[in-house]
Order: sequence, then C-alpha cells, then structure tokens
Amino acid sequence: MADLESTTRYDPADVEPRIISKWLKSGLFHPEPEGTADENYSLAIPPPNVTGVLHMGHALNNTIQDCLARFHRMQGRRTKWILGTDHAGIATQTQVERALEREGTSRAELGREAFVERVWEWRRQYGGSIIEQLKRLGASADYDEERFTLDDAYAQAVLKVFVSLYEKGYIYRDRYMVNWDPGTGSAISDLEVEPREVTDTLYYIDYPLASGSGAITVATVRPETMLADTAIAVHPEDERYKRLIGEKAVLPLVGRKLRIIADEYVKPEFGTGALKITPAHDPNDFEIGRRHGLAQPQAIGEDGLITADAPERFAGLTVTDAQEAVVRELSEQGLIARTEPFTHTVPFSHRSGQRIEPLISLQWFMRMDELARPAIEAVTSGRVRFYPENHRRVYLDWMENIRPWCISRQLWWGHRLPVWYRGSETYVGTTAPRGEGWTRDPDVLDTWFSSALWPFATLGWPQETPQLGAFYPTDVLVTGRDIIFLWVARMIMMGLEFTGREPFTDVHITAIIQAPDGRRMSKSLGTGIDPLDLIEGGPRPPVFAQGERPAGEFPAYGADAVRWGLLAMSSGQDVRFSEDKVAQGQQLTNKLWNAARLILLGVDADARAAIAPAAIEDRWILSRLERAKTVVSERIEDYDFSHAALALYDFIYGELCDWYLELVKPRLWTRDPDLAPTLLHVLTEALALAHPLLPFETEELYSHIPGAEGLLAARVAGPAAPADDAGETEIARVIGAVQAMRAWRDTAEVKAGATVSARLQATGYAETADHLARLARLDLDGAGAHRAGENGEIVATVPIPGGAIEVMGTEALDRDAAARRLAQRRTKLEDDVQRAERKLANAGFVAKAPPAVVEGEREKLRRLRAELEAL
RNA sequence: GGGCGGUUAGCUCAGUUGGUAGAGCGCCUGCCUUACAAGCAGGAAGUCGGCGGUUCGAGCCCGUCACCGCCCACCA
Repeated sequence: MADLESTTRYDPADVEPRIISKWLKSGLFHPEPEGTADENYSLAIPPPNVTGVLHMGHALNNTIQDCLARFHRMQGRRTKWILGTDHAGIATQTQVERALEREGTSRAELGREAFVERVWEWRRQYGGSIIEQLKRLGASADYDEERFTLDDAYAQAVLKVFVSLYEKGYIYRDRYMVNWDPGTGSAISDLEVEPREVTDTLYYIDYPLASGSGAITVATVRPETMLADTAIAVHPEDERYKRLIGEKAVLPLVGRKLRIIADEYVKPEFGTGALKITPAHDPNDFEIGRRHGLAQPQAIGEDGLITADAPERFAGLTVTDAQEAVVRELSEQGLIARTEPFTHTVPFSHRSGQRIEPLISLQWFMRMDELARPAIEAVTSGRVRFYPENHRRVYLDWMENIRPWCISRQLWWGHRLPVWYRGSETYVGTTAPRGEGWTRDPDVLDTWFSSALWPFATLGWPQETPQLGAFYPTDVLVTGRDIIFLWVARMIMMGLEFTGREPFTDVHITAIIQAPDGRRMSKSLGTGIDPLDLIEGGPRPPVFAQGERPAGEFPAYGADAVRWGLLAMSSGQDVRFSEDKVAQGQQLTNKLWNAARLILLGVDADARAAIAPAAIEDRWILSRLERAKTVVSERIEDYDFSHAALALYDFIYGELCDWYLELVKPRLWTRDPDLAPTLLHVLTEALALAHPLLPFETEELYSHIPGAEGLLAARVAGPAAPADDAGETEIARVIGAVQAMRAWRDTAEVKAGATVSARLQATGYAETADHLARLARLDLDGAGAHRAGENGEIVATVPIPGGAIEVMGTEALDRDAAARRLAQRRTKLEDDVQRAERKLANAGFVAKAPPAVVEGEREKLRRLRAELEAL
C-alpha cells in the first residue's frame, strides 16, 4: 500500500502494477459459467492480431469494453469479457516471411510444414505481448480462458461451419474474376481492396477493321491487356458505330479477329465510345464477356507475368515490361492515335499495398444473400441495435447489396480448406476422406471467415458447453466502423445461421482517433503512438508536440489518466488525439488522490459506521452523489463515454473537492463525530462511481478505507438514495453567494487574505451564513465595523441569490476600485434591464411565447430592477 | 456518382424538447489558505462556416452554397 501521509501526488507507477496482480490473483475476471446469458453480462473482445501491438484504437476500444465490464460487474451481474487473439492470416504470414528474408531464407525454401511450424514458434514468442498490454491498461477480461482462432477446438468449429455451408450449397468453387494481390500472391476479398487515385496514361489505339477499310479506335490505360482482348464493344444506339456491329476488327500484335459487339454498358461519351473487351483482366469486361459468350484467354498469370496464351515474344515479361513492349510495337506500327494523362481510382491491396491485378481464378466462394436476409431483419426489427444509430443505415445498405465472398486464400497460415480432390472428384468433410489418392486443397480460409464465429466458437460451440449457456448471446460488441462489413455483419449472419440467435444485441461503434494534425494514426507516417508510452512515459513524436509540450518524452500519465482521456475525447466519429485530455485525466486522478488523503488522514471512523447527515452540506453532497451516479450510469448505458467521463470529473472535482470538502474543513479540524461516517461513505461511493473509468487508483484508495472489505472491483452497488432538493437548493445558493463575493473582492482589489466586514441582507442563509462568511472571508458579525472606524458605512452592495451583501468600509478595501466595479455592474444591469424590457414590449413575444417563459422574463426584469435600485 | 459526419473561444471539443453560448488547455490578475503550487480564487476572450427561410424568438428546425474528413460505387 502506498503511504498516504507522504505521497502528495498520485503515483501510477507505484500503484498500478501492484493492483494488476491483486486483481489477477482474485479470480474476479474469470466467472464460473452459471446462470443464463440473460442474467449475465458478456462481451467478446475484437480479437487483436496475435503478433500485433497495442495501438491507440485498441486502447480506446478496450477502455470502453473494460468500462462496460466493470460497470456491469459492479451492478451485480456475472460478467465475462471473452478474450483472445486472431491468427490474422496474411498479416502474420507476411511478418514471418519478412523475418525469414532477413535470415536469408524463404517460405518456399522451408516448405509448408516447416513454415507453419515456424509461424507457431513466432506466435509463442510474440503472441503474448498484446495480452500483457491489455493487462497494463486495466482490462478486466477473462485471462484464464484466452482463445486463439487457430486453437484445436476453434478450428473444429471452423471446419464444421465450412462443411455445413457447403452442404447447404452456399459455399462453392468457381472460376471467377477475383482481386489478385501480386504482393501476397493470393486472391483477396472486395473488402480488402482500397481504391486509390492514380494518374495513368490513356492510350488511344487503332484496331484495324477486318474489312480493310479504316480502323476503330479504343481507349485504355492498360494496353498490355490487349493481348487477351476478345471483342470490341460499342453502345447499341451509338450512331458512329451502329453499322460496324457484327463486323470484325483485327487485334494488333496478335492478329486475332475481334467481334464488334453491342452492349449497353458502354458509355458513348467516354473515350472514343468503343471499348476493348478483356474478359480475363477486367471485372466489367468479365461480365460483358459472360453476357456475350466470349472466350477468356488469360494474358497475365497469377505470378504477374505474361502467359503463354500471349504471343511468344511477350511471354514471361512482367506486366510493366509488357506494357512497355506493347506500346513500343504499337507506336512502331503507327497504331497509337494519341495519349493523354488520365486520373482515376484503381484498386490496391489493403494488405500489401500493391495494385490489384483482376484476373480469373479458380477459387472458393460463399453466397451471402440467403444468410443476409435474417441478418437484415435482426437490425430492422431492433433486436440488434447500433450506437450511434447512423451506422445502421450503412450496415443495411451493404447487406441489401451483398455479393458473393471469395473465401479462399493462397496462404499457408490459417484454416486449411477441408476439401480434398481425386481426379474429378471433390470431397468436403471435417476429416480426410478414406481411400487412396486424395490431395487436400492447399488454400486456407480468409481470416474473417473464422472471426465470424468468434462470439460462439470462443465459448466452445459446437459443444453445448456451460460457457455457451451462460454467456451466449453476448450483450454488446465494441468495435470500429472500419470492420462493420468485414466482421460485424458476418458475425450476425453466422450467429443466426449456427446458433439461431443474434450474437449480441448492441453494437457500439467507437470513434476513430486521429493524430493531432488530423491525419490517420499510423506507424509508417510517424503519426502513431504506443498507448504504453503515454501510460509509462515514452517518446513524444513531433506531430504530438504543441505549446508547452515539445517533442521528447511523454510524462508517465498512468493508465487511469489515459483511460479517462481517451473516453473524454471520444465523442464524434472522428476525433483528434488530445494530450490535454489525458493531462486532464491525470489532474483528476491527482485530485481524487488528495481528496482521499484529506479524508483518510483526517478521520478516525470505520466505513461500516452508519451515516448521520446532520449538516446541510452533508445532505447536499449525498444528493449530488446520487445525481452523479444516475448521470454517469445513464451515459455509460447509452455508450456516451465522453459525457460519462465529464460528469464524473464535474462531480469529483467541481462538487466533492471544490465545495463539499471546503465546506466541511472546520468540522474536520474539530473532529466532528457526525462528519466522519458521511465522509467515508461519500468517498467510498465516489470511488465506486469512478472505478469503471479509473480502476487502478480507486482500487488502491479503497484498500485504505478502514473497514472496507474485498476488492472495489467486486463491490456491488446498493440501492439508490432519494434526491434531497432542499439540501441542493440551500448549498447552490451559498455557492452562488460565495462566487459573487469572490468576484467582487477580486475586481474591487480587496487583498486576498483580508477579512471584510459586511452585513448579510438576504434570505435563505440560515444554515449557511457561516460557510458564506468563511469561504468569502467576510466578517458578518458586525465586529469588523468597529475596525472600520466609520460606524457601518456601506461602501458596496453585492447582489447574491436571495438578496445582497452590504460591504462596510475597511482599510483592506480600495475604494476607487470598488467604485469602478460598481459602475461596471450598473452598466451591465442597465443593459440587461433594457434587453428584458424590449423583449416584454414585443407584443408577439407576450402573445405567443409560452406563459412560463414570459413570466420568467418578467421575474428576471423585476430582479434586475431591484438590484439596480439597490445600487 | 451516391451516402454519412463535421465547420461554436487562440487550441481540442460540449451544447438536453428552439428561450440572452459552456468545459479543459492556453492567456491575464491575485494568492506558498494546515489534501493537492502539476494547486487555489478570479477574469478576459465567440457577428456559433456563408446566404436565405420558418418563428415572438434560431448554435439548435428547413433550404441552399462553400470548405474538411470518412464510407460505398464496375466509367475503359
């Protein structure tokens, strides 16, 4: 335990590691599988890549999940936060391949079996780090049942799903146009493709007509694909070309005769209005080719080289070399009519960053339309709800236009397809077929295929495990909007298909945190930071430098401050990282630490003692505490974490510390026996309220409370107390008065330490006059009037709620300043009176505004006039 | 080409059902007051992106324009 006496600042480095081991030892994060999923609270972590490291997105996402888990745990619900990692096919394989390259070897050299073993080895070495980072963040996940998408049991579930969908006819094999990623040497899905704007050269190429008279000119940015052209298409209504439809053109360099066909897809106004058709290397041409029964010669192979289908002199060239060669020959033959720069968007691989090579390939696909139907209904019916709600539209639009999913990947790291071939036979099953001569399909499944089963496969499905009964369906999924389609939609579809239940009822889409300059946080751009560097101190990159905070080192803010900061900054859908918010979190932790020191070092009672809220400020803080509990709870339940964080801050900083503790100090010094139990009660409750956001510090402080038992993280909230309106009004009034007096003192240049004699001419201060006198440094007894020596001369009248304070002249008071202040106040009042009068003179306002508003305005005018007169 | 989000104090962001604009940081002033000087008290600071409309009244509702960010989409 920290020594409260000597530790005047919260020291996260001392507290946090100690608290982590305390939690882990307690077993609190590992609930036994009892009760029903309805009674219990559960959520599944979006599994981070097994070899990944924590980035800011993870930090926010997991802070939110932890906040939810801890909140509901403290509401008394058996809470399970399902933890695990994803094998992340391409990402992990690429990482290991890079390592092999550094060692001077390669995947091919090792062979499949050794390579896969090598990846497992890699995983054993680096796979644990992100889990350790989650602990450091305070994540209260179930570390005892960590899952991995390639665990044996999980893999069984994946195969079972594959076989089942195959048997239903949803999964099939086809030669189809795919996004070929030359970087990874694999097909990838539509969702793994990102369009980027590039400027290409648009070549206008003459294709001579077979008749010998003239040529038809086509425009293309990829002249090398002409080697696989099979037709030229024009719009059926295009007057320029109508007469050519059905005729033939000669494909330059190759000599093949191309039919001139009519297809409505062609936009007459674009280019020349004539489109070369390459069914094997363009998605649109592929469709047109299918419509017209065109052959699909392939000029570019999966290795990215020109194939033997092309004229021999091109075969084996890279795409780039082939383009150069084709253009050269065409120029020599005078067939390039002209060129122009052309800017358009083309697909790139999200994984490798290379330009996608669309080509026809034999792959496994999954039909999604049938699965989508119930998943659409789940959302339209409200059984699955998005927070914020606007994501619902995006989800539905995508689902309603869903297309088949290419699920096979030409990788080695992943779930190998449970498919075997022998001659023309295909066998699909969870175990290898009997008999000789079968070879297994070398491909693995898209990583997202296995991720789609995450909420139930992690709980032991397809076995009817107790875990599944107790924690499925889960309550909420917390993730980023970038994977709504990749993951969320697919989980809903798979969940419904295989368990008959939606895998979760709420989907909270978190904000995306950008670098302070508005760019994406990214390691390669230098715009990213490791959350651990904020928690424990570490390099502050130049983009994060501003004002007082130069590039250099972050201070060790501690996990609680980082958590609070992340929650506080995460309001909109995109938010710039704000170190100020983390610093504000640190201030809060420090404030709370010192408030606890004041209480714990000044009180000799036991937390179990009954409270006796005798004084008005006691009633006030208890009532404010209830309100804070209500507001913070509501904000958390609405997934509005920034307001939850701010509401907590306002209560602890603004009400507990700034006012309540200041109000009770005299009673603390005199050891008022009624005060101690209330103080301890309020402190305990405040710690409990703050715990989901600031788990470490609150847990530590809780352990210092005499009589407090067990862990704060395991403490279950008691029933709510009623609000105390009278208590609230009284203290609100005195706060207003103190603030008014302090402001007056400051502008009237009264010395800060001086006590000013004054007379209270206001109602409603029966119980709080002493507070007012002390906090505003007033002498209300009249004793000070003697010191003034002028027999009660009033030098200022300061309006306060319920009346005014008349200030007597003293040496402490600069009369000129007081006069200036008075004049200022008068001007302001006159302005306000005028404004109110004008408003009330407006017939429309009086006639049409709600009576309460009009009456309020009249009341205000009366008040202002009275105050003006008093001056 | 569609769709979503944004534009409020020097900076980062709040702003409930329309009723004279808020926080944190920064800035200015004063305080080493027996929890915290990495603190406390007080203050200055905004024609709420532009234009038009509805309304007694608009940061908020409607229309329109301008930027910024993101998502979706098969124009060679």
